[in-house]
Amino acid sequence: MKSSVEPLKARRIYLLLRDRIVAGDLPPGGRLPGEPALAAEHAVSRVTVRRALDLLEKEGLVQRKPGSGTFVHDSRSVRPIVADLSNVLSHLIDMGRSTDVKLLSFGYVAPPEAIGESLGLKPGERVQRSVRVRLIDGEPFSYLTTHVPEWLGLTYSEAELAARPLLELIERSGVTTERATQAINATLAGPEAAAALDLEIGSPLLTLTRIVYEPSGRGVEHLHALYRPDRYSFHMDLVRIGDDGERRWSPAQGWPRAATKAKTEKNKPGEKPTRTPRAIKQRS
Amino acid sequence: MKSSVEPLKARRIYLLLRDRIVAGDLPPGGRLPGEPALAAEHAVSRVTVRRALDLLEKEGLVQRKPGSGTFVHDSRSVRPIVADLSNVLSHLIDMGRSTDVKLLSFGYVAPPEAIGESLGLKPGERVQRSVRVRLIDGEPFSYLTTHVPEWLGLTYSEAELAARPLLELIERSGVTTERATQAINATLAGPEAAAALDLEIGSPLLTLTRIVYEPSGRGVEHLHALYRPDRYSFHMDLVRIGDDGERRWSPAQGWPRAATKAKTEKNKPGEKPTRTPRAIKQRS
DNA sequence: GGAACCTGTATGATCGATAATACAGCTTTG
DNA sequence: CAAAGCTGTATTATCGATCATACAGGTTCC
Repeated sequence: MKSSVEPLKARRIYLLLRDRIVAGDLPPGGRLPGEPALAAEHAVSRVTVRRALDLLEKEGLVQRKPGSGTFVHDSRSVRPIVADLSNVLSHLIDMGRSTDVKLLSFGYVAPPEAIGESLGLKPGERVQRSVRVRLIDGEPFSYLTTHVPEWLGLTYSEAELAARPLLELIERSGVTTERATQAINATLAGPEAAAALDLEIGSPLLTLTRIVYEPSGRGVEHLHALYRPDRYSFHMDLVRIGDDGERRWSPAQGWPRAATKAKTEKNKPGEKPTRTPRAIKQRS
Repeated sequence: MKSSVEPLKARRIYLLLRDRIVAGDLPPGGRLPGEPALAAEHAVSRVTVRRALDLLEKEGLVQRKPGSGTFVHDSRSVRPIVADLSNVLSHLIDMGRSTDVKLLSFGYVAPPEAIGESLGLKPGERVQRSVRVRLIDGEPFSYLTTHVPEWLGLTYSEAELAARPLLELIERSGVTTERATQAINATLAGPEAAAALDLEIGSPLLTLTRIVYEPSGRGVEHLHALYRPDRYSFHMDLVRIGDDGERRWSPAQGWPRAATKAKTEKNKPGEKPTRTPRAIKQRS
């Protein structure tokens, strides 16, 4: 029975400070305790505190001013993209027109058992596997691994996949996409995803696994998406439906919210927070 | 400009193997390469590989058989709880009746600026802050931090909060909950959350931030929830509505899925995957 | 201007993680 | 049964992370 495996004290302090910052415990724009104070508080050396602050700075959560102090970055300049949940896919189609896509890998392989099973494939069937990275303003924010049955994948080319959203290509082939199931979860970045998303290994990631079915029940797309949480998150508005005994929340449909750009203003508390009425749906 | 800060080789290998396992690359029940082979493959010592495997084993992803090998854990015994998104809150109310809750902290404090603002409070107003942990089968799976305006919090006691779901208490007070907004994201476990959820610091967590409003627009509850991704995840079914130009996905409502217990069976590929028709809604 | 604070940087000592190696005990295979 | 492969365990050496300390230079405040 060995003692604890303490994975880096610097990381520990980094996480602790990060929590306090995102929780609003340390107000934006405020100065956080000096390095010597932090070192004493957490019983570590100043060098270690420094490395924790380095991580925070690299993440843009904190700004250092030599001689003055370290401050919580005021304008959260890198506001995450907001995906309305009731409408993720079409949202992605829109984004396919305003973001860049890098195709990292493309080929036909035998699928892992779990994926072949979820697509309802017979044992021998192969799939087209592709790995793509989506960039917004030149910065990567999602890492997409898709598996598509071979017969469907052959209806478009590698170049087309790099240029147009996959769902669009699938529909172009005549397949009707009728139903999908998806699951949202969290993981840590593995080596490939970390490299592609410009992150440290072990960074947190949002995951979305979606399987799209055509009306017959056949699976036509298996998507595994990894999102940088600082650049992407899922938002939704809920309204109450049913009453009393059967109370339940339901996503407010047809009400896609804008990216909540307000609130960057100082917006003195005491006034009701600004509410963004409607998103501007921009179509080309 | 310093060289790379490599946080633990063992962790790196752990993540790499974990990825391959959950991706189905290494099939469940299969044996993974021997420790010497892994050590050679990743150019590290066997001791390091061992520590990576220790992590996988502690997480239940892998099972070691001395003299034989290390195997991908077959039955994913600890199947995560599935929350249907269209219905999270009432789902939680139901769970409040079948799970344990531990109240870790309770008190009235001045809210962090961001939270006071989101609830629409005046500068001086205080809030009730509580931290709870939810357990299922004695195992913790969620870490909830809630902030409620003082006037509302005073309508129930600390003991009541530990026993009943917060939303129920809020409604009992006569407040009507009409609308809510929520965001889903991912982070790493900080020290407190890690301890409460029985995790290592730096483990990945699913986050849900929800603000509940009464009809007047006043915020009545600010919830920040952290979920263990191995024990909790969000699932939803989507259907296509609208056609062609305005294609969009919408959550399939009134169709709460069961916890998808099937698929534990071997379920030979080639047959259509079993689809669970309806959840059994159990009410007391 | 000067005192008190801060961040930036460097040093050598110390401790933990990793490497290299060896061996014990078990399982599988022939 | 014997050979080959595996996990479990131990030992010593090396390397990197952390510590304790010191000093340089900027900022803030009096």
